[in-house]
Amino acid sequence: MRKILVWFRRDLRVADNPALSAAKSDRVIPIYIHAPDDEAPWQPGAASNWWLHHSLLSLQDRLKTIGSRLIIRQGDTQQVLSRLIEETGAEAVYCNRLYEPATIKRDTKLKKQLTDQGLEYRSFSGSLLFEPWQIKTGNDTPYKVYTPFWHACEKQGLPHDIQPAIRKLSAVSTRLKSMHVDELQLLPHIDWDAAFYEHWQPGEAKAQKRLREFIKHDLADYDRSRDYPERTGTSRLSPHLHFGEISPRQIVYAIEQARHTVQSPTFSKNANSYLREIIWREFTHHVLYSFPDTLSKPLNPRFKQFPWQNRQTKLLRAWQLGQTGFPIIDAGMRELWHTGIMHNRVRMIVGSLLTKNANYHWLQGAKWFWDTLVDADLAQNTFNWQWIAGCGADAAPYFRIFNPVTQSEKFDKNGNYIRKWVSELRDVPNKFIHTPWEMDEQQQAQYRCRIGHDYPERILDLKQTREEALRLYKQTSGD
DNA sequence: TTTTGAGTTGTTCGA
DNA sequence: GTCGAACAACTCAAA
Repeated sequence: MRKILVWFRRDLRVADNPALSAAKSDRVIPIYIHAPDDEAPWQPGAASNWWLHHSLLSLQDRLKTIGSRLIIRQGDTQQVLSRLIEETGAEAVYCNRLYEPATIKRDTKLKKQLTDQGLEYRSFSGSLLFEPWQIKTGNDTPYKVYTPFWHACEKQGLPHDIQPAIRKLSAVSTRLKSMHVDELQLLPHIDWDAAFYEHWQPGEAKAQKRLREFIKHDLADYDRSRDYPERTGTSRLSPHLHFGEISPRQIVYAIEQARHTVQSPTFSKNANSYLREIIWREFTHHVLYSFPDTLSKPLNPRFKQFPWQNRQTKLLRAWQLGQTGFPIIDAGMRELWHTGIMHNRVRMIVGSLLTKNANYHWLQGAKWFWDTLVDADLAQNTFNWQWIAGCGADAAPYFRIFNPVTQSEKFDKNGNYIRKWVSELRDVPNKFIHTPWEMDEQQQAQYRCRIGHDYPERILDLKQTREEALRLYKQTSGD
C-alpha cells in the first residue's frame, strides 16, 4: 500500500470526492493547508472564513468517524507539502481541481515540482459538472451567451454518476502533527457573527439535509417562489457548493431522482429551472477560465474606457451599511451584513443601483460582496457584477436599470422582507413601506419614522440618475 | 462564407 | 388598471 496525501481544498466532503475515492484503497493521509498568502489579492473575507472554520471542524469529525484524521497545517503551500511528504514518506498527492487563474498557476507549478521529484500528482474533477475546456462552440471557442451554453450542456447530458461515501480509511500515524482549527484564527475577533449561527449550518451532512429539504418543500414551486425575498424558495446551497461540502453531481443526481419519483410535468419544469441555475454556476467558472482578465477588466471591450467612479465616498459607505434611504436596498444590504447572504433578486436590485444609478465601478460592489458573503466565489462574483454592470457575458442590456421602488412593490408587496431587516420602518404601513419619504410630517411622527432622523434621506434621485446612466450607457453601446 | 435567429431576471409611456 | 411598444443595434452561435 502506498501513502497518498489527499489534499483537501474546496472539496470538504467525503462522499463523491473523486480524489479521495481514487486513493481510498491506499493509505490516505488527508491534509488541509491554510495558505492565505496564495490567495492575494482576493483573500477570503471574514464571512467566508467563518464558514471555512466550521466546515473544517465538520470534515475533521467526519474523517474521524471513518477511522482517519485530518492533518491541518499553515504556511506556504509548496513548503508545507514538501515537509509533509518528508515526514510521511508519501509517494503521491491527489486533489480535486480548482479553476481560478491564480490557483491554476500555483497548482501547475506544484505539479511540475512534485513530478520532477519523482512523485505522483493527480488531480480530479470534483467541483464542476463539465471541465471548462469541455464545453465549446462549433468553432472551438468558449461560449459567451448562456442559452447556447445550456443547450450544449444538455446535449452532453448533465453528469450524475456519484461516488458513494467512503466507510473506512486506514489510520493516520499519531506522530503526525496537526494544528487545531482554532489556531487558524478564522473566526472574527469581535463578536458580529451571532446571527450566522441562526442562519447557517456548515458541513457535509448539513448540506445534504439542506438539499433534501429544498427538494421536498421548495422545488415544486421554484420558478415562482424563488423571486420573493421574504420566502425561502431558493436552495441556499451556494456556500455549501463553494466549499465543496456538496458536489454539483450530487445535486443533479438528487434532482433527477425526485423528478423520477414525482412524475409530474410541472415539477419537472421547475426542476429544470433549478438545474439551469446550477449550469449558470458552471458558466461563470467557464468564462473566468477562458477570460482570466475579467477579474479586473470588463469582458466587453466597449467598456474599457467606461467612466465608472472609483472613489470611496459617503454614498458608497451608505450603500454598504444599508443607509441609502431606499427600503429594499437597505433591507438587502443589512441582510447581507447580518447573515452573510442576500437574496438573489435583491442582489440584482442593489447591484443595479450601485453600478447604474450611482455610477460606481462594479469592482467596488464586487469587493464588498467578496468580504461579506458566506458564499463568496470568485468566478460567480466577478461574472455577476459584470453582468449587472452591463459589461460582462450575456449582460443586462444598457436600458435595464432596476427601479428599487417598483421592484420592491412587485416582490415584497407587503413589506415583510423590508420590516424584517429595517427596524426603523416597522410601524410604517404598507402604503408607505416602499416610499417612506412620501409620508407627511404628521405621519412620520405617528409611525415613529422621521425621515432624516430615524431613517435616512434618499442618497440619490432615481429619475435623474437613471437618465444620466441611460445617456452614458447608450453612448458606450452605440459607438 | 453567409445568413438567420435569438438573446435570465426591466421601466416607462401612452393608448 | 392593463397592455403593448419602445428602448438599439450588435454579437453570438449554429445552420
